[in-house]
Amino acid sequence: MKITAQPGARYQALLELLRTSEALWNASRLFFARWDLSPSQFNILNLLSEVSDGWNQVELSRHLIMHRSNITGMVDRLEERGLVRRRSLANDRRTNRVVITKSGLGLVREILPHYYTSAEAVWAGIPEASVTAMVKQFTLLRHNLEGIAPAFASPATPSS
Amino acid sequence: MKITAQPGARYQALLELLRTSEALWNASRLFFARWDLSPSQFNILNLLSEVSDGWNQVELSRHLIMHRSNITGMVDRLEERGLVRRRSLANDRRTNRVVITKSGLGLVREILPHYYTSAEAVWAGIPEASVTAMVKQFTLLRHNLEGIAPAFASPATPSS
DNA sequence: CATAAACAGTTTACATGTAAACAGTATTTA
DNA sequence: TAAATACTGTTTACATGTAAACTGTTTATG
Repeated sequence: MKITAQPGARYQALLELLRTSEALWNASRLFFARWDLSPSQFNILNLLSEVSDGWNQVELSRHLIMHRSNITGMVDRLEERGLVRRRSLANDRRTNRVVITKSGLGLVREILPHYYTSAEAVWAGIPEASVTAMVKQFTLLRHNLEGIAPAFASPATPSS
Repeated sequence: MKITAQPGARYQALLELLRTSEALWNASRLFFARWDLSPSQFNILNLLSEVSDGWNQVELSRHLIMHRSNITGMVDRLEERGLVRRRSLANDRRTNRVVITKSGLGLVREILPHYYTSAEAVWAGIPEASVTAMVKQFTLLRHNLEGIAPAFASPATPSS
């Protein structure tokens, strides 16, 4: 079919970005499967491993750029496996703090070195300067996306 | 917490890539919502608009890097809206060809110019040479991912 | 031909994502 | 204090993704 506007290299480049991101996500799914975790589950554990007092679920949803309602089930499944724990608060019965357990912390510490090693390997053959340049361009792309679609493009809190 | 290996810029850069891709996907969801389509639905229509005789569902799943089983429901919903049609074949009763309807083709042709315009706008402020360099690096990243996780990292056919 | 193997699509089960409505709790404000 | 408002987490409905099992059909092979 004939196309009115010219697709051009920039449109193709966006598709390349999406494909690369998908390949990366798929690789990480395989990677974390060794420990019977999904990438999202690891992200939660990793986040919680960095703080001493955990987060409540709204805070988690903000860090993970994910709706509140998803957190419920994900924390449920992690809690069933004893990797995290919901700790209720005396002064606010609406909320609770999700904290990582010793078991969960041990798992994260076991995985992280492998994770970082693999992450470095993914960039093999790409010089440091190029990596830095790409990161700058990613930032600019997200800035442009905000201008185009203010409500959704930015990785801000999905509200409601 | 203390981390054994050094995270470094390259690990952060992978996260930036994932965040950018997510922002792009979210923006495109908002974009296509104007026509009551999901990005995935548009991808199917766009693919089908480029061929005269449609694709069968396995071919679609390969182009869309998506499992066979997902195609069923997506084509169902597009068919209900009269945007595509399943055409059965006399010589092979296992399969059918999914073809775009006049209505579907009209919708794609209405959307595409807007789509390309927006795609160009996303790259505002990034010179052509940088775009080209990024695409090369995306290709290398995917190549590296294949080496690390042969079965999943490549955007090949999800089999089974 | 008859059996085995491969193939296409569907169905099922489940994880994960969006979005909206809801209940319970806390805070603001009139 | 009482009512309105905001906040937190859950539930529901549904789209979309992975994975495996299943049916029916075709092809390969003995």
